[in-house]
Amino acid sequence: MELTLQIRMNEKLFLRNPEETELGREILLHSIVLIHKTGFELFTFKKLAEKIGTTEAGIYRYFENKHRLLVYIVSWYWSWLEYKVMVHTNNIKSPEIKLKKIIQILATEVKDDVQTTHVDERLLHEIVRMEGAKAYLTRHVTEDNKQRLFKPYKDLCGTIAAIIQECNPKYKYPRSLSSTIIEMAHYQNFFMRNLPSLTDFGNIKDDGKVIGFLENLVFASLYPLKRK
Amino acid sequence: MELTLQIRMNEKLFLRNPEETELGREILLHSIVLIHKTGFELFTFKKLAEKIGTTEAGIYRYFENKHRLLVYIVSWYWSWLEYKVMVHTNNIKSPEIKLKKIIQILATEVKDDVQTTHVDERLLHEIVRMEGAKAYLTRHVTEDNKQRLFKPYKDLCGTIAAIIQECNPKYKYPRSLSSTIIEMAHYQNFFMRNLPSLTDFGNIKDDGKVIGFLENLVFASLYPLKRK
DNA sequence: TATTTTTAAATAGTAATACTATCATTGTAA
DNA sequence: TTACAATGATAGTATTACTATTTAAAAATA
Repeated sequence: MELTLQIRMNEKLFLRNPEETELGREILLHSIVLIHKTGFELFTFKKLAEKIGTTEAGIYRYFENKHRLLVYIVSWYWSWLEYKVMVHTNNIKSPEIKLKKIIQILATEVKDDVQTTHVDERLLHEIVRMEGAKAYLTRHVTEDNKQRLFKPYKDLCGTIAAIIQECNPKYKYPRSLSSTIIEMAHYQNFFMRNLPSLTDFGNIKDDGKVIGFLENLVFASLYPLKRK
Repeated sequence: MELTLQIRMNEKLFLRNPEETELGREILLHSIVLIHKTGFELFTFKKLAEKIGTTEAGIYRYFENKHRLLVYIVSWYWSWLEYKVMVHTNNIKSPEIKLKKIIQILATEVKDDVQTTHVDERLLHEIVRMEGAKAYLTRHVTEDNKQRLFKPYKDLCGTIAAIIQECNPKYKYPRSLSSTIIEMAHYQNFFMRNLPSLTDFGNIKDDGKVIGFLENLVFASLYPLKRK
């Protein structure tokens, strides 16, 4: 038995569904490789086209522009992560253990997932760490948001917020804490690797350190038995 | 008596010091206005040149490219903020009250500072909120960091970390907590205004909400008297 | 089977961007 | 007076981010 994972993407993200054609899947596969290699600003449709043996116009038939393509692959990542979270927390009763598991998933280096053929999740994780924020840090966030382009991210945030609330129904900031965890899982990792003095982890590239920090942050917030 | 605040910027940030000439000051003044208006991706030296009645080449004499200009104004902001933090915490004994003051400064809407002539701090604050991360989220972070372009940000982070450590010398993550506060002061505000479901603050644009969240986060982390 | 219609690929073209280079002019310091 | 730094004006280039047109292949219909 062979299972493959299909993620249904928001239709506003593309002009022609890239999952449905060979060329489309090539675009997804190699855009991830290329963005990972050059960074988003130096990434162009022309370079991508050359790499996969098609033309610029060919890619424009699938994606309106490179920003939409970024939002597509980043959204794909969040959807995949939500699925992963679901699978790994499904059989866990305790919301605390669920939360720990989630923090671990968020902050840990990813391995390529064999269930998906045309996406390298390890590269994609690194892209999201570096370029993810650029998906929404634009002048057109509001319109993009109206088109529900960020739904996967918001859904994941909501899922985690619900578990936070399970841990402590009286905690006042479940969503903000959730988005803080998600962002910081990426940023602290990025800082550790590139601007280590913004962290306490030196330059040792140890995911465990970030996990320790996030667990401390979250559980201290959720269970503050007394205060000064 | 009239005081003006001069911030000495890293010389690697510019080709010709913009503070020293009329044209240079015009560039700083109007780049802030223009980036605020169009967003960083649509901002070009040509548009800026037209606005201040010079030519593209004129601006290239001051800044190597628009990314350097962004790093310049963002760094200026962090230096200014560090100065502001210094002034407002100087006479405070208690590190806890210092921290609260800092959180308030970080998360509150800024008024234009009359001490500086050619910078509108209110606009700059909004720019940093939206574009600040783009200063370091690039392929060339490492080289930029070697040139010490991010020193003001790192210094501010260090200053706050020191106060955190004063509050609780045993706390293990002063720097990471510090960078978390700084980033989240901006991000939670950005989310509140643009993607409110990532926060618990609705769409009410009330800085106080973000301050409440951050204070809760920080002090819970620093004073966790007991834990599950 | 021939013909039409749809779909996709290839080619070409454009306006704007991100620069670089050159040379003339003006104002200031030696 | 001269020199020299700063600006201004003009031009030019490679690349980017697209659009439009034409051409060819595939699918549907007569």
